[in-house]
Amino acid sequence: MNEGKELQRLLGFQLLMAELHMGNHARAALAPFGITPAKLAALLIVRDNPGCDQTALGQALHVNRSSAMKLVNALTERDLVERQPGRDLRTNALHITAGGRDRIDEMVRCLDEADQAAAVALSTDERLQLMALLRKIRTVRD
Amino acid sequence: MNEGKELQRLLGFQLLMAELHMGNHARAALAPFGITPAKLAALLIVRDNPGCDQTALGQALHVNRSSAMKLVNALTERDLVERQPGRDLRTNALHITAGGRDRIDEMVRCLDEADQAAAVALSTDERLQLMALLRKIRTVRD
DNA sequence: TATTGTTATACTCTATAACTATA
DNA sequence: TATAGTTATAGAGTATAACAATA
Repeated sequence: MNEGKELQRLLGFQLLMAELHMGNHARAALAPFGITPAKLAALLIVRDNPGCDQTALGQALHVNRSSAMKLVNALTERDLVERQPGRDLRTNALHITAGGRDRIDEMVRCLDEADQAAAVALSTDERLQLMALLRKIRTVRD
Repeated sequence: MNEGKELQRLLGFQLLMAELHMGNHARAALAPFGITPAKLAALLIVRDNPGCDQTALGQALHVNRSSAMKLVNALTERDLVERQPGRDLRTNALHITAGGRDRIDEMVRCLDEADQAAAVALSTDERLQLMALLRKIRTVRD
């Protein structure tokens, strides 16, 4: 099958295909933990921003309040995150649980392995270059 | 909000975020045509591989037969693609329609514009470098 | 009035499994 | 037996709109 020169030329398409490739590896690596890459990303953000609220978490992940709530529900059901009283009575302060702390390092280690394996075609330099370029794309405001 | 050093370091996460950014631009640009980036990709593949069947289309897009059929249904409903008799009685030969040919160029032009606009932070060189690295990731077999 | 969390609902995308007709 | 298409169904993931409590 011929991908066609238009698709070859479109950055968005190449990005989508690469994301699919990496995402499949990542999902497979995290499946034994009953968690997805997006949920682990949410857990890491909660750990690194203790006391943050659901709306802020959603903004960091580019999903809305309602979707953020479902992510938090999934993480609390697995005893990885807790909702504690927030800065006012409307707001939840999100915190990683002790159990979450116990398990997060191995999850990250597995994800890291999958990440490296999926991009094994790249040298260390190329990998760093690619990360820098991907970050640079997002410097433009939406 | 602090993304945290683990997320910063994971290629898969940076890829996901960049894909989201580009994808949002692309979806907005194609919305007036009633089509999504994935469907336009399918249409381009059909155009560039006339007579291909649904299973092959699915493989090119990394979705299964059933999902490929739904893509083809959507494209035929919009009179962009036709199912013609294939190499045997089980198989469809997919072809772009005359109407599809009439409309595809403007769709690609709009997608192209959105693609460029979303990655405006990159120089021409950086863009080419990024595309080469993204393609290289996928050279490893799954 | 605006914001936070929540609920209900719906839509898109995708996968699995089973069916049919062909090979 | 294997393959191509199809159908029915289910599961993620996300969005919108409306509501209650609070600011």
